[in-house]
Amino acid sequence: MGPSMRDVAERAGVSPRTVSNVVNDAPYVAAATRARVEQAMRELGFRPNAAARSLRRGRSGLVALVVPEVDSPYFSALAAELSEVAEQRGWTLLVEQTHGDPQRERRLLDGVRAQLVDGVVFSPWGLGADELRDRQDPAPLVLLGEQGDARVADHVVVDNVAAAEEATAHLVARGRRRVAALGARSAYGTQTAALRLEGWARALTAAGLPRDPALELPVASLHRAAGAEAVRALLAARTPVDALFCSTDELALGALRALHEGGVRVPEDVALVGFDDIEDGRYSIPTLTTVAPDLPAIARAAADCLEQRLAAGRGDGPGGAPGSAPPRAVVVPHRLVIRESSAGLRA
Amino acid sequence: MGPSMRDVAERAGVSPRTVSNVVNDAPYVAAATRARVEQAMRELGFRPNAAARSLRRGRSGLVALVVPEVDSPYFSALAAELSEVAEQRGWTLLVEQTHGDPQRERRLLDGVRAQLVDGVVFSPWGLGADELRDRQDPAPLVLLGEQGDARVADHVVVDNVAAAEEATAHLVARGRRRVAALGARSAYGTQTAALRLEGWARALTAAGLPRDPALELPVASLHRAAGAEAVRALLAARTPVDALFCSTDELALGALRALHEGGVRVPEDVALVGFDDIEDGRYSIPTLTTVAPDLPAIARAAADCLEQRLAAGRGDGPGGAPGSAPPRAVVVPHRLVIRESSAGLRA
DNA sequence: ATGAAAGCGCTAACAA
DNA sequence: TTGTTAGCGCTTTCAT
Repeated sequence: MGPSMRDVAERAGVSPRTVSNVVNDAPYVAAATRARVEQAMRELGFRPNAAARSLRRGRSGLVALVVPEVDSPYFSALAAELSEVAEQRGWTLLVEQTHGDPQRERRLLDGVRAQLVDGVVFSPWGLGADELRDRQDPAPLVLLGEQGDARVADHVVVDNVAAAEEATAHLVARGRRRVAALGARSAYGTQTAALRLEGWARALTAAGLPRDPALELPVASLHRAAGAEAVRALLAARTPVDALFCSTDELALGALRALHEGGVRVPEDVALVGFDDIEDGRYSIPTLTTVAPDLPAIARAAADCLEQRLAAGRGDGPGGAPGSAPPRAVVVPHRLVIRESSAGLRA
Repeated sequence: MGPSMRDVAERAGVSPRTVSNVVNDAPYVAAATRARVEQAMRELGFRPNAAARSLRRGRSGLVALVVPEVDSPYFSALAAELSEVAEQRGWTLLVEQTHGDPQRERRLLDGVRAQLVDGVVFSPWGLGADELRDRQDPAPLVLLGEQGDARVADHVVVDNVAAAEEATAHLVARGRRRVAALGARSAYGTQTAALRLEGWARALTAAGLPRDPALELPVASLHRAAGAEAVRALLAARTPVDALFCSTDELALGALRALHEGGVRVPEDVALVGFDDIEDGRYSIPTLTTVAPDLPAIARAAADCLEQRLAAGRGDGPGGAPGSAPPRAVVVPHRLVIRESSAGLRA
């Protein structure tokens, strides 16, 4: 099992206590002693045992990110961001994927590995507010995305309604009159899809345009394939459309492909906007107009929430653990990035 | 800190030993006793403490995946695969990114969080075979990608030379004569870039084509931006070229964009093949011909290697820990997926 | 089928 | 400035 502190202590002729002090570079260690201990550690190849440390300290330094899919461009970008933030704060990140499966979500929520992680950042798809509320695990939880009005836990969001409205308004301002909403309804995404649809509807209303149900295109998933399929159906139905508001960039890229195959030009015949600002959309042909959430801000906000809860739980701050501060909602900024897919003749 | 087994034991009127038996569903537990214990656990909201368990068992159930970037399409797809495999085997996956930074790689290699993980799957960019060899951590290591002939640890690879040769030969078979190699040299990637370049060179030689240094295009990174930049330079230099072998799909997608901007048609004027078979390449316009490594097989092979080492270390298998089995090299299959970017007039 | 008790490696209160 | 010691929660050998 490798050398322990006691082994090091013996070799250096000191007590375990001193070794511990050296390892955690506490004050009050004589330079000579420290040198001897470090020497002994090197000779023995000593590595502190994380399990023992966690057990003793009651904290592991582990934080879990639970997302539907780690290989979607959006979530992997999020994971990368959070990974950086975690690194900066001395945390180690553990990533789990749920595929939006409620059962899996429930299991992970109730202790990724029970009592292993100090906190959880969770992006739910399958679970609603009620189920989120009565989880067992005491570790602080930060939710990504809305959960209706119910404040179950701290959560970090972008203003989906406003963002979708902006994006749609942009299309209307470019002279488009038949703006379909792709991803209006989906099997997953809980609130998010609905909120983006609402933003779309508001923009139409504001522009005095009718809300045609034929323009609300449901999707089976949020992947490119689903976007392509929905657009193929749209083309087959010959529904007249001159713009597409897509609730994710992945859907938009699938749509782009299907439009291309259908001989429809983008943006000349149909303009396109997406949501998420994934890397791909910056290189697609044409490049994708999109809503860019401030990802670093999301990661930072999530980490801040956790950090506060951890500090409170520790009893450092006022309040203490039980009956602690009410759930916070952090709204993170976004911006509309205009690219080729919505460049029109009219300014 | 939450209820412990002792608390549960007291409430159920049994000893901690019995609670432990119930939790680990050992045999020899009377149905009635089990029911009482489970009842008590539910009432108290008992969750076994992972740290204590790891300490006692000397095993945490944690496995780390260390990659350069978690948000690159290739590595995130890999992470998703490995995450599934880990789940199946009852492991929890921990993901770390290094950005190819040698210092960070070294640190992670020497115990992601010392003695925390049972095994490490590592995709090195910055570190060479020598540095990999003398790491401190005793946890089993599986390397992804070649490390020259030096067998430092188990490793899982695709046959990069053969794959690159196939891909290039395909271009030649389509009648292309001036096939450039994009990503021939890069700051990162250790062996991999060199091996793919060698495959490219072999195909040219086999076809009796000259190897023109002007056709070896170095890149600053493996991102789309670098691919685009390299191609812009190529176009500016007016180097005649009728095909591009790109050592990754991301580079190919960047190249596609730059060619498009330069008014060069793909595949009519310039044919393109990539490497990795990332999702984007299946929807790009045109879709991307590419080498598809068998990702599930890679994840499985990596997990198998770890599992064997873990079993050996435990003393289950013959051999025991020290002087254990020599490093294994697993070669995983790949295939060339032909799509629009290399569809030519000639079959 | 269950209990008693030791100990995994570390930290921290108390002593010196 | 350093030593002594108890104990974090769990598993497991030895008894019964």
